[in-house]
Amino acid sequence: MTQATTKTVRAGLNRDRVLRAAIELADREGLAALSMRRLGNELGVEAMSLYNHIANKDDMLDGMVQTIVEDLNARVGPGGGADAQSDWVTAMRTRILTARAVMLQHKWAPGLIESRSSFSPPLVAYYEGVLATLRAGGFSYDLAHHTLHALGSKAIGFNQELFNPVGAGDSQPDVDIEAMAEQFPHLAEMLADVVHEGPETTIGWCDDQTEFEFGLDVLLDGLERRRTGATRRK
Amino acid sequence: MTQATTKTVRAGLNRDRVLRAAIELADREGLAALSMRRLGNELGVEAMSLYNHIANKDDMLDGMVQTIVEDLNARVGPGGGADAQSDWVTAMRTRILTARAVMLQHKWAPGLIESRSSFSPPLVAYYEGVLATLRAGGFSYDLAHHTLHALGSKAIGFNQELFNPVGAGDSQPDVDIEAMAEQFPHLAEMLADVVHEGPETTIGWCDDQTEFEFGLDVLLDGLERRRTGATRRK
DNA sequence: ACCTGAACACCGTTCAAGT
DNA sequence: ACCTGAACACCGTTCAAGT
Repeated sequence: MTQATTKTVRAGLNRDRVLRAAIELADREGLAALSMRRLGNELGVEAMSLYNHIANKDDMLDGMVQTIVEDLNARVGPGGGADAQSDWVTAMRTRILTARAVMLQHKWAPGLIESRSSFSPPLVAYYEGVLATLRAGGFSYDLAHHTLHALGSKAIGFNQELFNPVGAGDSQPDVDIEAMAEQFPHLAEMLADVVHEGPETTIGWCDDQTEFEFGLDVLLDGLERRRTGATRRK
Repeated sequence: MTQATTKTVRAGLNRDRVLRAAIELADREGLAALSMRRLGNELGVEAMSLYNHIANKDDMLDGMVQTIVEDLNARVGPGGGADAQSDWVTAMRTRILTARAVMLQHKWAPGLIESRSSFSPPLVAYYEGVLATLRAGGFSYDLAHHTLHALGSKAIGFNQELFNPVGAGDSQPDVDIEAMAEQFPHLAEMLADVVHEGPETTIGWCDDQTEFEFGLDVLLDGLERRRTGATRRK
């Protein structure tokens, strides 16, 4: 065996390697730090070399999302199995919370998924699984369709929230609760009433696990009621 | 009256004028087209002049959101009035659909609101109104707090959806439904089953009015059931 | 087939200089 | 007090040239 040359250490650059490195860099330093020059540097190569493996930066960002969702699909499977037939709520809940776990590992992914309209095959495959689960649970296509819309980004494990309870340690602990009480009496009273001691496992703002699951369960309950016809709202 | 000089035509540049012009430019050509040089051009001034009225671009983006939400607050009022006391669901529904109408006029706003953590006074004031409405409707602070999380960005009128039904005219009408049926049988069947003829009044993707209201109503129904104790889920 | 270096057309922003 | 012009340190990307 001639074993090639030792310079293979630096070689082997291909699309997948580029995408994995980009994902790792974004995980580590955020999406803003992901420039072509910076990524090239990370891979020991000039920025322009990357263009041999990706079409352009947009293509790279799409590829990053695609890679992550492929990994997610491998974890959740095709959906619509026996578990969904006997209890679609639990099956859906498990699927969505798995997606959420993946998104928590790549906090830049939700923003990226939302900001680009590209609906790649892995993303379609994920939603096919959601739909298969709904159908196994007895949903009509019409109600399943509404459900996909109602779940929105929650179906794939994230929830962009806006309400960021002040004092949650995030660089603004000096909230003037006195002055706030005058202008925003209800918010001030709520903050005094509700103790927020949850861990910092958030996507974006104050979207912690408990709150995510609360919102998800309200939706799932409401959808189940509509499926069984318990809600006859015109 | 000396009436000053006629050069006042171009003068009068101030923070509000800059923000209004930025909003108008973003409405017209999208957020990507909003560069400092471009905006300066629009106002008949060098880009660097803008820095006399705003601290930097981030400050300007914050100001744009702030301006819009101030206008929204003027339209919806403080919340928690007699209407909320007699029927909080309808009061909330009206408030949220008004917010949605504003967001539809400034389609770049949702993305901007989500992407920055700045929680400006007008935004806090809007949520104070949401909370006041919930309290008037008989919510405990604890349930109201969960509700704010559960509503998420829906509370202020938008909903980032991911499911973008192909064939909705949006530059990808050439979907190979044959090939799709093999890989994604449920999605293909649903598309065949559900006719999507809604107007193009969407924020982002396929988030049209009907679907937005469906998801909102599922949530409001579920929340009302929790408020009255109809749902006793541990 | 893959990588490089220089260059282009853009950014946001600083700074010294004008009035 | 407000505006300007040149400059700086970045972008993504093109292109001709190397091996």
